[in-house]
Amino acid sequence: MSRAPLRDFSHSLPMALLRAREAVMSRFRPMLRAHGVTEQQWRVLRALEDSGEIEISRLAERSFILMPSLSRILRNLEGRDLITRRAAAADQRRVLAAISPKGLELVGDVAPHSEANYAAIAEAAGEDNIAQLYGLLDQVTKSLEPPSKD
Amino acid sequence: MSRAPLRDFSHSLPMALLRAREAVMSRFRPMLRAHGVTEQQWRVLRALEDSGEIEISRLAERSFILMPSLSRILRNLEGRDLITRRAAAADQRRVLAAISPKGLELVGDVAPHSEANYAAIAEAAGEDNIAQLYGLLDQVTKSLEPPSKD
DNA sequence: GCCTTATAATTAACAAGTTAAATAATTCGG
DNA sequence: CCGAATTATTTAACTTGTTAATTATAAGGC
Repeated sequence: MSRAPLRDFSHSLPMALLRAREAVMSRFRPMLRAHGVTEQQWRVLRALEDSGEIEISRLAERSFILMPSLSRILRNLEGRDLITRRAAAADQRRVLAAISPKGLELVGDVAPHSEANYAAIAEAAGEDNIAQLYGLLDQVTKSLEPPSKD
Repeated sequence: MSRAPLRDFSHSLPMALLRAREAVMSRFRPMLRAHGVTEQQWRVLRALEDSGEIEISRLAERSFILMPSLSRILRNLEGRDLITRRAAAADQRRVLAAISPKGLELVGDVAPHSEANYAAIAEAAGEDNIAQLYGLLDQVTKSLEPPSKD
């Protein structure tokens, strides 16, 4: 007899997470695209609106985007005058990013659609299920993250 | 008073799913990299081992990779002699892919490490939590997918 | 004050995600 | 049969993910 096959292919945790994420994002992407931003650009703009002017290392943490990607995204957004960048006075290595008036305007335009999508998703999936899912995701994520670096 | 801010930035479902997925994948990527395959290449090889020779459209569904990406991945894997491709006899439009002996050997080498990682993850996060998470992800995914196309 | 080391950000190089367009083979109506 | 519509795959163009290397500034030891 042959050795036991690997776990059934359709039941891998990364795939299940990917599928769920895609099910959600497929409801957002067309709307974001219609406003001229990608999912990641939107995350950055939202994070900047939320935080105010901020070091880009922290922005990377908050938007969950790696520095090399963020660097390119900021170059793009800066080129479209949706954000500003400047070196920190105290430490010239650090760069501070902030959302611009034009960026704020865009966020204002997109936000209602985003909210409507969230509401539709919550209704389709059930608010309780979503809440429970948040809880589990958070728990599992924390239990898998390295014991922290301090 | 200002309008209610968007949902707290750190609590978006796509971000939570992304974080969880990253927490899991960060335990796999270094091992896969050590064997010379990316996460997606590994998904394709596993799917091919599981299915036998298969149309690449179906392979795309099973591995949850879009056709344009899959096309590039297959070109790469074929170039390394890890898979084979041939046109279907009955319909020359269709392409059939299959894993090669060399590909099978690679899967055989990597599989034990993969299994060990899954076991470690299950232990760290708790088997019950993982099982519950699978269930919820599946449920939410299904409820968000379009009413199906037939 | 130098020289080494550390830190922040960017760039490089390659793989993959996303949408649209192009190619090629098949099916179908007449 | 033949040309229009369909279907399967690939290519194109742009953006992002991933790891490693590079650049620029700051901090520390001597």
